[in-house]
Parts: sequence; C-alpha cells; structure tokens
Amino acid sequence: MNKLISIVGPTGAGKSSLALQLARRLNGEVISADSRQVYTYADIGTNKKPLGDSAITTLEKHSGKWVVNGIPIWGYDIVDPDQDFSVSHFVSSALPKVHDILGRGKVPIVAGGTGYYVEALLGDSSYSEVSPDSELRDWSKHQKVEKIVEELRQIDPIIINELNTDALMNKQRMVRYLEIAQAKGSVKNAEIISPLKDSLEITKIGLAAEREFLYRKAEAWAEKIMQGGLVDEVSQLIDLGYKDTKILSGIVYSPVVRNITGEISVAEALENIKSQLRNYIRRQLIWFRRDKEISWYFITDNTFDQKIAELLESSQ
RNA sequence: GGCCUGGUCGCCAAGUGGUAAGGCAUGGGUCUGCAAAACCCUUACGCGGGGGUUCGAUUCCCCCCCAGGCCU
Repeated sequence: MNKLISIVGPTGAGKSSLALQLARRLNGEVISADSRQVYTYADIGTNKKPLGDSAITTLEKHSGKWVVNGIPIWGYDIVDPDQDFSVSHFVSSALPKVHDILGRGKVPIVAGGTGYYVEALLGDSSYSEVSPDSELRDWSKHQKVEKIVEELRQIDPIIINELNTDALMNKQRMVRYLEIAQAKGSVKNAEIISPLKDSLEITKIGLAAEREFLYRKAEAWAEKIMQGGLVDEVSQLIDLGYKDTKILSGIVYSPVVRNITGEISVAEALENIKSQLRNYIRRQLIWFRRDKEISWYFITDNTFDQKIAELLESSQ
C-alpha cells in the first residue's frame, strides 16, 4: 500500500521545515494545505517565504508550486487574491497531485495548518461541490438565522434534526446548507468524502508545544515580518487592486491595511496581529485535538530531534 | 497642609440601598465551498481597607490607604 504522510499543527510549530526534511529523506514532495498560501503575492504574511531562514538555500517560484532546496511544494500561488478559493478547490487541486506524486514513485507529504483542508483531502471530513448561489446569499443578508433554518427545514428536515444548537445559530453555515439543499434536494445528497483514507497508508504527525511557547514564537514572528517587508507586501497588494479581498481582510493582513489607511498606529497593528495569531493558534489546537490518529511531537521536548530521527527510520 | 475627582473580574468599563451590564482578553466547543472564516459556551459569594447607619450596603455616613488633578 502506498504511503502518505501528513504534518499538522498550529502556526509556527515548524511544519514546513519538517516537511522539507522528510521529503529529502524519503524522496517525497510536499503539498501545502493552507487556505492562505494559495494566493499569489502573499508570501511574507502567509509565511510561504520565511524571513531569515538559513536552512533555505534555493527557492524558485512557479505557478501552483514553489521549489525549495530542490523540493517541490505544491499548493502555493494557485490563484490570484481576487479569485474564489475553498475546500473543494483545494481538494480538486491536491487530490490529483497526490496521485501524480505517487505515480512518480515518490511520497506525498501533506503539511498545513488549515485543518479542514487536510481532513477533506484525506477523507476524514466531508465537503460538497455545490457552487455559491449569490442570489441566495444576498437575500440571506437581511434575514435572521431562524428564517434560514425554517427554509432549510422545508427542503431537508432530516438535516435539521442532525444539527446541533451551535450550528443552528450559525447563519453562515445555515445559508450554506440551504444552498446545498436547494441545489441537490438534501444536504446528504451532496456529500463528498475523499477516497484517500481507504487507499493509502497514512501517517499523521502533529507538531505542538506549550501554549505559551507557541504564543511567544508567533509574537516574535509578527515583529519580524512587521519590520521585514509585510507592510511593503500589503502596499503592493493594495496597489494591485486587491484591497477588499479575503486575504487582506484576514488576520495578519487586516491590521496592516488599517495602519496604512491611517486608522491605527504601527504599534496597535502589531498588537492586533499578535492577538489574532494567539487566537488562531488556540483554534488550530482545538481543531486538531479531535483527530485521535495524530501522533504528537513536542518541539520543545529535548528528545524531539531523536524522536523525529526514529520516525524517519521507521518510515524508510 | 488644604480642596477636588476617582479606586468595580487580567484590561477597558456600566451600575443600584435588596444582593454586580457590556466589550476585550482568557479558556472550552461546533465544523458538507468564505475555515487565517463563521458561530456557540465560559470567567467577580465580589465592587481599595476598617468602622457605623439599616431588616438589608458594592451603593448612605465617618476614618484610613492609594492614584490623578488643583491650591497654598
């Protein structure tokens, strides 16, 4: 059975560098599972381009992949910032890549912090390919969740019973379910589960550390990119006309935009970025906690290198 | 030395003589195309300290402490 390795964990835990190491050792190629690294022109704020990483000796950018130290990393620069991108796009792009890599006799190494993307690709989480219905979405803006839920109940009462109360209060998700139900008759009908889980031997590696350590590391990174090119990157994105895109309204980027437009100071922007990163790390840890198949490695453990070495031995 | 204002959860901050809003942060959680998203839940037997009045005070009175401002 063919092998696939996945590496997950919160930002800053070192997923990419471990992925590169494993790729070199095992004759593999990396697939990035990150909802922000797919965008062109967003290199520093997404950490595609780590600042001051001496381990990186060569770096070539191509559309859809970068080649770092001779190792291909797929999933970078797939689309421009003004284009739609979502789980389904990710799986459509990554799944063929997995087969492609296997077909060349190499090992696919999926590394990323977007838990939903990783799970959808591996088959641990379902998704659907129903396209957004802009009319429905516009209409829903002026509706209450209850109204959306009622509409959904008319079409698909079964799903309503299966949903928990948290979901029923989440308008964004209810609109999506209604969208799917309207297109397919029921939410269940649209369910897609990736087949990878059953056709590959998957090794899941989780990288983690103490909360405080991760927070401090993320804060240090924030300071580094703030001084080292993030502002220029954001200015460039704005100049290219991408001011109102998803990437610029997300964490790390939005405070910089607000600083550039004069709403907040540099210091405030930095604090904002740090606080958003801490929050993000927390949510990532909560997400990955669910998957009991993940073997966790603590990067602060002084036997970390040794344990990784043992892992490499066993996966040869 | 005198006068004034203020001292409420980690931070910001409402408020009442009848038993402490809210925001942020924190922590937990949900997850079928926005997932670095969206949403849900969670946090002060306590309102600077000590007396007093009262059936009852965080809220009223007295003293003290602290912070800021002003005056001599």
